[in-house]
Amino acid sequence: MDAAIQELRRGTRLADLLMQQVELIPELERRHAAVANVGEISTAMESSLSLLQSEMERPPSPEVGAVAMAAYSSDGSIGERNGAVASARRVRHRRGRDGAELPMKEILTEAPENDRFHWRKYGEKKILKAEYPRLYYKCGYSDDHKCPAKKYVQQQSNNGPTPLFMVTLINKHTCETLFPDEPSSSSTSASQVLDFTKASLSPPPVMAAAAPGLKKEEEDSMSVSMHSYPYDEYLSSSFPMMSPDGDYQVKFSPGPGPGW
DNA sequence: ACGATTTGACCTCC
DNA sequence: GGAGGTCAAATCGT
Repeated sequence: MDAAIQELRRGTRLADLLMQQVELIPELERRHAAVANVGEISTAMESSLSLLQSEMERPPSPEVGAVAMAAYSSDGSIGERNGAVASARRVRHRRGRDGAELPMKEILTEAPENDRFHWRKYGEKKILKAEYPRLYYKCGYSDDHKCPAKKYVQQQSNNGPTPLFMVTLINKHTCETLFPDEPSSSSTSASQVLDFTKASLSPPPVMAAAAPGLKKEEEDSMSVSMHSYPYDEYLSSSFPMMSPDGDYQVKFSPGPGPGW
């Protein structure tokens, strides 16, 4: 949490700096568009910051309090980041057909969509004791490029204003078919790589209206990472919108990427 | 017409 | 046998 807050503060400072720079753009139209975009970045940073700060002031809840930074390497060791404590819960490793452990990583995030990869949904399953179904995605190039990357997305029950999603990433991408990391000229041209606003990821209407209560995590759930990219080395390689030095870029692709 | 999603059936593991 | 994961035919959206 502390590390995330530090990163957000750094992001806010950088956004201020960027604002000063874009105000020097001579073309009126471009300057207005850029100022508007940077303003939105600042707003997002500040609201995230205040969310996190209010979260830290609250007594830990069973759900959010379990959130910790943890990276699972293939040998089952747990890596820690910035002093965050990885909760020592029972870990059930997923295994392939040959019994070998699969490289995997779990992330708790509010935005499971922005990873610049092309995913294809192949299943959805109601999970025991889970309020929302688990959604199954594989790399959109799993057939073409034999890319083994998969991810499972499960919305967590929560009382907060924004839903949280548990994202489980399995296997690294071998396809390299990323969407290009080019700057978006205006906030209105954005179109998401993967649209998670579809009904399948939103709370069922009745659930959404009923403000779902807190529920204990699944017995065999693993410790998780609160999002705020970057996560760690694993994600630096499988989620390349995050540079290894700690910066991260939110990418809204204005159009189809290479290979489309 | 084609690609993406949905969803019940089937498979595998514990 | 039950739960989670995957398949694949049907359906949907463009």
